[in-house]
Amino acid sequence: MDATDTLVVEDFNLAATLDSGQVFHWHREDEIFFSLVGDQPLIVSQPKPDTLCVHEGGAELARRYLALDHDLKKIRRTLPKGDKPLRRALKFAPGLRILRQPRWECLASFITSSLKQVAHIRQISLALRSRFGTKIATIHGVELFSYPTPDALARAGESALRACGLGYRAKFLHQTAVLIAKGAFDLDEVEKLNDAAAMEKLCELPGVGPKIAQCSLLFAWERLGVFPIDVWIERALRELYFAKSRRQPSSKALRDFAWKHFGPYRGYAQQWLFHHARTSGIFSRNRKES
DNA sequence: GGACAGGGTACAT
DNA sequence: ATGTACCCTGTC
Repeated sequence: MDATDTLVVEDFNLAATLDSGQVFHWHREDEIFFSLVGDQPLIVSQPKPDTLCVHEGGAELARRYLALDHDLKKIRRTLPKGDKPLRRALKFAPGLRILRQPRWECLASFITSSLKQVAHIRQISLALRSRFGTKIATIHGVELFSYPTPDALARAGESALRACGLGYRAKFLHQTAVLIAKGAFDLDEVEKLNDAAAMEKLCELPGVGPKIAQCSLLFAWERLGVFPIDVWIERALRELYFAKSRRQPSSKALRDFAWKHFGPYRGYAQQWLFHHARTSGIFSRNRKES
């Protein structure tokens, strides 16, 4: 085990960041969070708001993965001034950051996420890892497996993926894995494209539509200007910004609104709004588990 | 128990 | 542009 690194942090909330639906494979034991970043074990805790302890994995890995270099002060200054709902969401979890995840595992996880609850996405993700990934470490009694490579999922076959509870998503994940494994689609090419072109490119993959493409771009390609719209955000936007409208805006109108209203770091705005909507219970009709 | 909905996408009008 | 099927699981 490495010596513990202690970092001074500002505007950072480890628990909120790892529990904001960006990522699905972290484990928690009391105040300690642990998992893999790619195939690197990372163990972290935040005993005080301004202190991040990196128990294993090293400061550099933690800094990069947890995006501690994102300048949240600067980002906040670009947000719309008189936006009360956003202000409230920000106050709820000001230290929620957008991670820099490994690309394939982020994309693949979101392919398995359609019409699923977060708990189930997690279950699927962990099943895929333990069946088709590589065992890297055991931490606090939990075996940690890397996310299976495209090649491993391609070789596993659709029915084996189905057995992990993927349902109709098994075909999508398998087909996408095959395309990448045989070199017919290069995830690295996406890096060279602008946001709109990158999204179109990702949408060529089976099981990848606008929402999943944008989540991947936001959480793994560091495209902080994309604004994924899912059922939660759509509901939140309608209730928070258009409740008094005589006629509800179309989905396209909502997209245009988000694009113009939230500015260049709209991805951060989206994540704060999403986290608040999902965890605070502000929408009464969304029953929250007790 | 059966209905229902859950971080959508693909495919057909 | 809008409607519908898709697989599976937890919940009421």
